[in-house]
Amino acid sequence: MKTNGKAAANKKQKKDALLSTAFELFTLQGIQNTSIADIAERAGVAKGTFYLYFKDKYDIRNRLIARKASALFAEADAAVRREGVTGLEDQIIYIADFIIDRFTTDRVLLGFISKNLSWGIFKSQVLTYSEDEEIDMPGIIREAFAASHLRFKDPEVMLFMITELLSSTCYSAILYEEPLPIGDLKPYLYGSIRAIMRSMEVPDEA
Amino acid sequence: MKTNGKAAANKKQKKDALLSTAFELFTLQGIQNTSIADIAERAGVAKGTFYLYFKDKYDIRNRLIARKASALFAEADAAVRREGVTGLEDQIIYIADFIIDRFTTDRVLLGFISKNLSWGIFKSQVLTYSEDEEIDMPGIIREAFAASHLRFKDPEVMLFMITELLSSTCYSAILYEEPLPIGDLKPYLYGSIRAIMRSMEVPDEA
Amino acid sequence: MKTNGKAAANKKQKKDALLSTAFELFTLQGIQNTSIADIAERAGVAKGTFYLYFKDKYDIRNRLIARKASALFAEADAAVRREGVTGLEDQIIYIADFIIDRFTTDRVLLGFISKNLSWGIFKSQVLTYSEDEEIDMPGIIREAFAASHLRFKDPEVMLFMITELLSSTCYSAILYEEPLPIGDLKPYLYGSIRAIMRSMEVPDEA
Amino acid sequence: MKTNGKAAANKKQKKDALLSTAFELFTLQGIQNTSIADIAERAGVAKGTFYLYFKDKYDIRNRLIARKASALFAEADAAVRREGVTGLEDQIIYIADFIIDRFTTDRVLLGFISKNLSWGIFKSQVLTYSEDEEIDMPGIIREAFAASHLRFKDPEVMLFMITELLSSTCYSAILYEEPLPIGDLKPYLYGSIRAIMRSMEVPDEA
DNA sequence: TATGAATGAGGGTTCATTCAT
DNA sequence: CATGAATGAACCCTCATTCAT
Repeated sequence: MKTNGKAAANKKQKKDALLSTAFELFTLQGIQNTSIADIAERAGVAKGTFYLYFKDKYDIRNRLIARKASALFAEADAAVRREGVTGLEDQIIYIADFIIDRFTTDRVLLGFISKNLSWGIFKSQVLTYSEDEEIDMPGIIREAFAASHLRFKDPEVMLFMITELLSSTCYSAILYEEPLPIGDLKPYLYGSIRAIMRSMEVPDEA
Repeated sequence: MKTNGKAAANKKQKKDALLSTAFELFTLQGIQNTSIADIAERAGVAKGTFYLYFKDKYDIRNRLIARKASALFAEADAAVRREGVTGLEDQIIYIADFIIDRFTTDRVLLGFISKNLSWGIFKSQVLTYSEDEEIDMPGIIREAFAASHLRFKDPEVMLFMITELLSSTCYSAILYEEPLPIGDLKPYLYGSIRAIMRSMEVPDEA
Repeated sequence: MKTNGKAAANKKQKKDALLSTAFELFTLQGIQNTSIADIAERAGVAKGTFYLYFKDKYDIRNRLIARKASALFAEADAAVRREGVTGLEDQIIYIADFIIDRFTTDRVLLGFISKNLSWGIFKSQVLTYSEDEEIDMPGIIREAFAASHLRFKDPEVMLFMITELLSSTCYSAILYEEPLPIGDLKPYLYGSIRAIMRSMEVPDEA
Repeated sequence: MKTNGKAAANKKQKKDALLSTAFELFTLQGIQNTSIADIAERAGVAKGTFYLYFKDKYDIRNRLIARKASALFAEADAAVRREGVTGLEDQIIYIADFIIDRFTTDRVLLGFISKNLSWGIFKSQVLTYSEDEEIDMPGIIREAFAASHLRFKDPEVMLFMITELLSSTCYSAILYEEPLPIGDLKPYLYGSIRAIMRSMEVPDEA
């Protein structure tokens, strides 16, 4: 072992402090208006220390997005299981609804990750950022699709389109109530999601 | 006379020079990396002159987005008429295809406006920015819907969802070929668009 | 006549507009934070026009100080006459009190002229600035001293000292209540003024 | 150890360099005409370094005034002791004379602190600025008054008035010889100071 | 590993002044 | 006389990054 347990724990603690402080400041005052000095000071470490853990401000932002997006999906997934929702279509709607509700109550999270939701989940780069994450998003998805009797032409593409539709419309609806408040938009949105799924469904070969 | 013709023309010329230079630099090197000094210098005016016409960098960016988005839609609309495309669904698909093709060949435009496409077209603020624009987007849309025998639950919401789906998916597909190259994504995307439309269609009352 | 009446009146009007606007802005937001553009715009004239009447911001400020200081003294003098205050010492105390009361209710005036009170009244440069003023301060003072049976070693110096003492102490007392609120300072101040006068009094030779 | 000795000494040196350079430039060319860039460059540090030690130009000015005013008084006080001047009235006149003489030979100092002399000595804010100063002005004054058999109604107010009278009159007399050259003004001024003191004296209760 | 003083390029913005109209 | 668009020098201040300790 290269580093003993104590030192490693200390390192992890510093890194976590920087990450959570960065998230706090990014959402509180915007990324542009947050300096590395701000983050370091509030995290209780020296400015130079920041560079021991992250390349720059955008490095830490990307890691945060990946982290938060994964966590959000994991929560939604857990809720689906807990509630015993069955049927792939209903499961997906349930997840969408879960995410929208979370965004509605946590606009700070909405502003931070919604525009990068699918990136945070599907994009391959994410892997680079999630060495320390334990959530296997693609695996979970694959499982869910396998468990269903429904078959789709290209499940990943379908999910990508749904995710993009969900995140970009709810951003505008929640924050600006444009073109409708989120409550009014939901039926149309869920209708559209179901429509997309059905348009990509293929008969079960079994 | 408060402003004679010569001076007014001169002003318009300066403003246009600033706008087109800004677009050039924003797309060439990014907004963050473009300074007002850059814009002014390259436009051949003094730095202070910039502030006679625009509040700041984001003011000029917003005006540019509104301008470019309007122009793109106007072009697409003209093409629909020129080609004599009939049927609202086909018209919308045609416009989507037109826009995607344009984005595919002009990635610089894609990077600049795709994330703000629906904003550039629907949002009310736009009006503030388009004193000098002559395109009446909402009017054109209303007309097209009136001319069709199809009726929709909430046409504006439907268009908003389609626009968001289109712009956010094609950004990823064109620039990163994720989750598929744009050519492969198209059939799914158009299928989804048609599905959304049909899900929001209501029987013609006539 | 070089200028006809109408044009001359127009000029005077513009100049007055600039003067009063400048005073308003100087006192409202400070001289440093007031630009010539501000003054011109709010006065309803073009920026270039400012330079037809004044050399720069400090030119207009000096003219204003002279104007306001003269006017204040003239008012105090008129009040002395109206009230029929007799006796030079009492007259001077009355004037001091009048000025302090004015400063107390009009802190904006205090901030603007108190530090330049004696300059505004005695300094020779003033003459340059008061072509258009009609108040002959030195003349009024000379008269008052002649009318009194008291004689002083050097009346002008005495007045200068009193004016400086008055203006510099009341600035601090009124604005910051340091070292005492103006109400509490008054007895000491008037006592000191009387003490100074008596220390410079010489027996009447008559 | 958070800061080792070497680094601390280096810091103090930089701060002092900035302070003395600022004083030099402020007096040489005026505060308005001195930019922070000027100060930093001439002090041999980078522009950004200025902001490590001072908030802005007015921060450094205030600290300088407090510093210089304190030092001047301390010198005058030392001279009083050295010369063995006795009697509170004579001591104060001696200090006044010392200060005037210093101002006469050092007009640069006059221009810089005279208008803020009492502020520099009495105002409570000063304390904020003088963490690194060792002169306890209020303490020295209290002692001197206690040592005297004279008693005054309100010693601090008296000193405040004397200081204001002294500084505002000598500014005009030294720089512009208005209304009299300082040499000719002195007798009147000292006479006035003594008059003020006597007017505020109360019989010793002992 | 950790620090934090020092850097200095570079950004946005203001504004007195000019001058062609 | 009057205008106001244009100028461009100058300013303040921030901040990512380095490096000696």
